[in-house]
Amino acid sequence: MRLDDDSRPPYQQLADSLRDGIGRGEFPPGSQLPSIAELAERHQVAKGTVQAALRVLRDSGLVVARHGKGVFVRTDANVEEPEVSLSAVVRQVQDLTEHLRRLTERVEELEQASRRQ
Amino acid sequence: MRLDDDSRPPYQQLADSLRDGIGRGEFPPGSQLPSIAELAERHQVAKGTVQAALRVLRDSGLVVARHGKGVFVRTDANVEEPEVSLSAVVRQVQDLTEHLRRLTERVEELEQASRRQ
DNA sequence: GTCCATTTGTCCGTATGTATA
DNA sequence: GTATACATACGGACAAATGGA
Repeated sequence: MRLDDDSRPPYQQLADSLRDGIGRGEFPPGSQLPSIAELAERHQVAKGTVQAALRVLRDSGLVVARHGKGVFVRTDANVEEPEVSLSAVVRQVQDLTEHLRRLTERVEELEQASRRQ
Repeated sequence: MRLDDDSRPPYQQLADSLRDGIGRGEFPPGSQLPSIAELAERHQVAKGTVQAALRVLRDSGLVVARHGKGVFVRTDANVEEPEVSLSAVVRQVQDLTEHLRRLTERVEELEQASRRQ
């Protein structure tokens, strides 16, 4: 797996990676994910980062964590449609719009600097 | 305020305390909460613990955090779901996609110009 | 029942990144 | 440029739940 996109925080990249793994059947419904320590070691991140990634998946109902046992893929997990509310999508679109606006400004600055040379 | 119940983790106790404060009007809608550093100092906990407490309130939609500004109690206007149609969101996504495509072309041009030097 | 290894949960202190003013 | 504030990450520590020896 890659965690060097740099476009997004490591914990989100890890969450995506795990979600993909679940979607591809690498971690079938009901199965146990590698332990947090194991995931941290594998991906070369701190345990807290793994926890943050797992929280994303928990919030979307993809996995459940059982104290003292492990983290398990929910049997009714639905990777395709992670039950998102319209308002949640709206928020994401707003965030994307804002990010894109800032990125555009940065590109404009680069273009001006480029022209001055 | 007390954080020594010991029956529940400090971050949950702090979340309860803040929720009560909001409910009692100590932090009215639209007002800004004390900064994370301030709350940590006040309640003698680490900033991470304050973050965890605030995340609870964010997840329940009670507050919103604005990067570089602060954490604010949501107003009813904030809480109420904006009436957005799915088609409107789809249109926004199409706009974003087109914007992103153009921006990508500009970055590619910048990259080529950069290599020519 | 006790001990112990494993695993998640939480907390701390610090550091760095990024947004805002 | 400086200051403030939130966001994220790291590493270490201990608590709590689980299950097997």
